[in-house]
Amino acid sequence: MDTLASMTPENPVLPLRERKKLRTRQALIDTALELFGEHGFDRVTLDQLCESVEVSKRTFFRTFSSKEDVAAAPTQDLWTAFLEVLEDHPPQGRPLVSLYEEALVEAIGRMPSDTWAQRALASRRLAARTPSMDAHGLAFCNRVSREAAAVTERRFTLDSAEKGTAEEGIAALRVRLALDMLLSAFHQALAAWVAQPAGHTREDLTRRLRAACAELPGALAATAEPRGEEAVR
Amino acid sequence: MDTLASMTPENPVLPLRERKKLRTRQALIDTALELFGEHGFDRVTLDQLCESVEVSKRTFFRTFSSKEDVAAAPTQDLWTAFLEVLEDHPPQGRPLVSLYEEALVEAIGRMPSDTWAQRALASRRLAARTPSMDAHGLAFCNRVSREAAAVTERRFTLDSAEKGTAEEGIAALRVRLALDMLLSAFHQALAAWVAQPAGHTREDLTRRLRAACAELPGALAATAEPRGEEAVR
DNA sequence: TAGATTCTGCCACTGAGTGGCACAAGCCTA
DNA sequence: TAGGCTTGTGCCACTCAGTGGCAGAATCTA
Repeated sequence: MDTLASMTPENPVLPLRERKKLRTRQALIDTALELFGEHGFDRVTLDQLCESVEVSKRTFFRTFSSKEDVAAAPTQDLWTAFLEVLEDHPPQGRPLVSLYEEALVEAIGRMPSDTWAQRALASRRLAARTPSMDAHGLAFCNRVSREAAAVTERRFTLDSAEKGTAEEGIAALRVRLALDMLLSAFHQALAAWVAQPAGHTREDLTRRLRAACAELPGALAATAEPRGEEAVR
Repeated sequence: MDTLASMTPENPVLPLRERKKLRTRQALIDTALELFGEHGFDRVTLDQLCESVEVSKRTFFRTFSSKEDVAAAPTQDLWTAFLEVLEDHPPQGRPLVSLYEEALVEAIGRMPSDTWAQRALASRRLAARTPSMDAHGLAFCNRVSREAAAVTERRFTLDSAEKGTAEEGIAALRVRLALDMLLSAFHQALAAWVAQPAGHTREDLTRRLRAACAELPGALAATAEPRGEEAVR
């Protein structure tokens, strides 16, 4: 075994240098979320953050690509896990969207149990009131969508429901649409999860994700009537 | 009438001051797309751009909120028109997604005929190879989605396909999901449109949008089979 | 044409992000 | 365990996006 405290799930014994790197990385994330959460994202300078962690700004940028990046780490870890799961999943021939849904649920399950939910919550609360963080997160998700589409193409063949119609570009298009549906459902689920007053557990997030995905067919089929007070022109 | 040349569709005679503003705005957009297109987005400084247009940097930031903003203007104009259409549309009780689709088609039709397509093409080509522009565009779309949801809630009531199940939060959720489906379809259509070698007209974009929207049900229903070469573990 | 309003240019400043170089800490082989 | 080798770090100077303030010029109003 190791020295009790300093053990991350996936490194029984990792080269000391690597462990140090991971430790400063984690310290940066935690301190960033704390400082940003208290004073606001753009009222805390990188110099202040770096000073708190006793790290040079140069080192910061070797670990994270931007100021937004450090605060978005929890969500990005989740999506990285999602991609991993998608590679390794022994998947059934079920609807594509459900496949993605299960992969994401599995990825949520892989996050470090208690700490992750708290960090994710702090991160998303911050993103909700910081436009640049929001933009950064969306761009990241978009990249994930592209990569997941590539994985899908490599690991699966598409059987569309009505057979024979699945031509070349159509299949690729459907994959991207299906992925974006999952992303959309997840974002709505996440927003609702963040907004709730208490009980921010992974299980609860999973539950909300499932609920949002279940509404996808309803959303596609829903019809709208104009409100009555409107006069016909 | 007016002096022939200087007439924008929506201002028969607008106060001189306003016209000047619009003219510098347009000059900034055109020059930006030209310079960025030739040398790359981040190899052109704002100072260079401002000097080309003979405008101070201070003035630039009174017209646009960021460097990305000026280059994304064509797409943003489209979405602004989309929101306007959504307000004024005399809509049928058709599926919500179709309603949005028609509104967007109408919005595309409202763009200045020839010039817009060229500008939009240049803008998107640029966005495809400039991460920060991509992020900016996604964030903007997300804001549009929120606003469109608000408009929907104000102007329509939702009749979900299976009656009785449309409760409070569910309706709002479905609206957002439906909107994101449209956004996703549009993004895929736009990407394909930009990628094609020639013939970048509004009509062609509309056609691609319709095709992408038509695939939404197929994307939701599509099933995937794992590729054969994979051994069962 | 005078006076109020609004837009613009200039200037100085903050803060994010980058490149280069010297140094130190972890790593590997004998 | 001492040597060199590799790799991460700190410091410094620099570019560039974006902001605030103020003086002056252009537009609008009467």
